[in-house]
Amino acid sequence: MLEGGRFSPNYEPYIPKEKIPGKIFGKLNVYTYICVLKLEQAIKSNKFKSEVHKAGLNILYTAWWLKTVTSKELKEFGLTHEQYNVLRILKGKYPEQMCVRDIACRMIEKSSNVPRIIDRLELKKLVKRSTSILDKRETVITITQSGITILSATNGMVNQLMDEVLTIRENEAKELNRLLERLRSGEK
Amino acid sequence: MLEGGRFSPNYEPYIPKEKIPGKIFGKLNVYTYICVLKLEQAIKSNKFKSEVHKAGLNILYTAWWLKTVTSKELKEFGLTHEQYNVLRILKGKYPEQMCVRDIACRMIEKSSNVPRIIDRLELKKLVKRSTSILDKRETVITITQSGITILSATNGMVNQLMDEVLTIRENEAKELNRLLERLRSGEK
DNA sequence: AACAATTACATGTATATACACTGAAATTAG
DNA sequence: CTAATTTCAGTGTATATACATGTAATTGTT
Repeated sequence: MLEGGRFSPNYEPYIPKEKIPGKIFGKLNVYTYICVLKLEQAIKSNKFKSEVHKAGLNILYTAWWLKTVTSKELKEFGLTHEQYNVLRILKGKYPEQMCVRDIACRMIEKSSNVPRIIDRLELKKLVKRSTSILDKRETVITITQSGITILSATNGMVNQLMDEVLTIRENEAKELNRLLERLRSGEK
Repeated sequence: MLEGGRFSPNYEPYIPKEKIPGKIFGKLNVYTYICVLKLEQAIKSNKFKSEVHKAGLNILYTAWWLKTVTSKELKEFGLTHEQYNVLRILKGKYPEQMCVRDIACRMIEKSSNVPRIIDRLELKKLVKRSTSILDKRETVITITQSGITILSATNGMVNQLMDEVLTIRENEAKELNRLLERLRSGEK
């Protein structure tokens, strides 16, 4: 038995750490490592209708990979991806307060249920919620001092992780950004 | 009041359909349309640490956008994104059966709880589950005729939607795929 | 001023995700 | 062979997602 856990959860085949091909960036759990793979290897398929369809799947897979790598590290700080996102948005406007809708508009995943994410942040005393005086329908939220402290530690970790994990040069990244926006542009 | 619903759910600002800038590809609900925006507009931020960090966010946003556009259409067929993914994987091996682990390994989002997705597909009689004779730990799954019927209709829709929504040329898509794999490659 | 339309946020439900843990079966090591 | 190890599928819990609906406040219209 290895370091105090179990094998093969989430139905990943068990591969001893030292035998994993490619670079290991984090771990899903004690035994399943997130490693770098080509799309074909990652989803065990090489039948794509076209390069365009493959790109769609590649984007979905890369996003999943990126989220998994980072959320593993965020857990060390007791935060989920979405809670981190909300804190980051609040910090961006600090010391201003923000209403729920303003936060929602700035989130990467728009349909996140911001009120419930705020519930959990409030429980941990990382944010404070109160009703707006100007418009009583609005709930205004501020990040607390303790929220700022946790966020800055987390930010440092996330930035460092991104630099380590996203192995691409600035000019390549620029081209990637151009292509992603081209893909969403609606212009053939 | 417009076509029989409510305004501004999910905290998106209400924009009348005709005033939405750019191309509309689907709707989140009756009043919130998914439209094409630059990342800066989409998350209302233009402070990125670098093009590399921006690329990370751009990938996450594009994946969310793509999932939202397609899952809206999948709903017409009574399927979720993950249920569709599992059916597609089963069809790929049909008439062979597959065990749960094999399906999980081929999924784009690896940590999806395949047994529970199969539970729901089984309830809808789109798949059949039985214990393997060769290895009694394994559950083997087959897609039913009714599953195949639904899947082929769904596949047609999804392929058409991808061609419409992913506005990028084959050679650009090829470059995009190269950059995404470069980004995950672990090699600076 | 009265009333309808709109907006803000919250809540409820079904499904999905992340991950720890369980029991049974199969495999491997001694 | 027996015992330990490993694997497979499933379950449980907390959180998140997608979306419909509810309540109260505000704005617009007449």
